[in-house]
Amino acid sequence: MSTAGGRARTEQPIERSLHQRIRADIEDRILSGAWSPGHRIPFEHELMAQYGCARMTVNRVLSSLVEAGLIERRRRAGSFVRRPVGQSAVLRIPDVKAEVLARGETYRYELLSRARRRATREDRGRIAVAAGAPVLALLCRHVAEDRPYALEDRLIALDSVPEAAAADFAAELPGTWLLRHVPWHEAEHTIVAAGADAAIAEKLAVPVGTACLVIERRTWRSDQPITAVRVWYPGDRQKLVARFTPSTDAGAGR
Amino acid sequence: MSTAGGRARTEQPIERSLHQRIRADIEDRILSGAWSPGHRIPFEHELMAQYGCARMTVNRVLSSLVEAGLIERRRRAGSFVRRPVGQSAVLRIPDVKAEVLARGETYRYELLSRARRRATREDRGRIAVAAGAPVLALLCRHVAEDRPYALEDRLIALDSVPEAAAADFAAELPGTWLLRHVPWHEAEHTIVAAGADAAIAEKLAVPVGTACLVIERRTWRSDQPITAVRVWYPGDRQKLVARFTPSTDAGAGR
DNA sequence: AAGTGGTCTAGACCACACC
DNA sequence: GTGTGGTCTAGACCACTTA
Repeated sequence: MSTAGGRARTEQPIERSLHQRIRADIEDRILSGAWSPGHRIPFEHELMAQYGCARMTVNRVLSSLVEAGLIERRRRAGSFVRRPVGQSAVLRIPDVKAEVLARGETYRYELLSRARRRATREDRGRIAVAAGAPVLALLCRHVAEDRPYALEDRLIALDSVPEAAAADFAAELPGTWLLRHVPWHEAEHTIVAAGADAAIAEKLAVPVGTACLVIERRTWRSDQPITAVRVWYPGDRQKLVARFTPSTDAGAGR
Repeated sequence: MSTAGGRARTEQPIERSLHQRIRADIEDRILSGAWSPGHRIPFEHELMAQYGCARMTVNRVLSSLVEAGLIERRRRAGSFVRRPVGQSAVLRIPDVKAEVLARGETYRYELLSRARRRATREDRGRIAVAAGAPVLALLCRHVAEDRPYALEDRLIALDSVPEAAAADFAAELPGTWLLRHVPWHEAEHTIVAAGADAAIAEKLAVPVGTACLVIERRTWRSDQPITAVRVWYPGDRQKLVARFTPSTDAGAGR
């Protein structure tokens, strides 16, 4: 072909380059959940046909998705949507259950309370749902070796995740349940230190005023709020580690 | 050329592909400081000549370095090493001074103590220097509106940063000074909540036992320890925010 | 054996910025 | 204008994996 490079520009003169458009298409389908983890995305030759472009172009897109950690590729098999990693490679938010079990301690989880209600003013400060939208409020306690380990105060937006209303959160950790039902969401963590007030202290079986690490995580999926959770860890027992290399934050790298 | 694709494999049969090798070369030079921020890296045609490869290959490498946030590229001008961003795009470690000034409050900084010594056992637990290696120990207080705001307890490895011995840390924040002298380092943050003990409480002018957010940052440059700093924030006054999108953690993305 | 991804080439046109 | 990066092509060889 003689008009090699100019083609894409000529055909999509609006804004994005072809590979950006392809990447956005695939990324949207993954992040929206249309292609859930494990889904095989089209082969390179299929994408070539679909977008009418060279293999190098789709290959470049798929490679960048690998770097971003969104997909994995296996020869002869194809390219697959990855299961989202813990939360992030950089900030290791502790998976309480896994860590406790890893230390060889017993782990138990208790659902202290569960309430379905229309979002109160305070709820709406934590999770950006519409006024009066239904939410599920959960209070859970993680117990290691029969000692309270962490307290989890969670709201779930039922408009976004209606199936949560019927889930049995006494049997399955809300976090685990949500990860199975709503993979690939965006998250924001806020981390503060606070002294335990009377109510918290009692449930954690620590003195009032004990310094706690409070991690609040709010998650969305394409601008729809999913959940807001506030976890109280007695401070000396839990720490967060975040590690940054200037480059290679996300992915395979080298 | 007839033996198109096989070339790199044939010439570097050991392990890495050509573009990985080129990327590693450039990345090492940036992270080691050989090419400091602002440095213009070779033009694509120069790299082509140097590695004897096609332009597409070096272009791919440079594009990935842009995505990783290591370089920026300007048409007609060239490609340049970027200045490292604050700390990380994901975890916003507060720049105390900037935040205080942004609120329109007065800011002051006090160097409470400065000592040059051979690393003690405790020092070596914080910063992995050799036994007896010289370290600079600083204790600083950040003051907003004449109220103590945060306490900074820092060690600097003088073997790695000998110029620090002569720096005037009463005049310039150690963090700022280090960023100017040692850009592009690897960092690890550990975040815990702790109650202020008597010494800390007195210097922060808060009651003993006040819940504080303690952020410890340790930084290296190619496995050489640079500094270890522990910052105490009275808990209610400071919070950390970390935001993750599953994809596009690092870079330009979209 | 066949089909997938991994990598590379040699060339092309374009946009853009600076001269 | 001139030279940089931005993008794309059409084809190639290879390695690996699975059938």
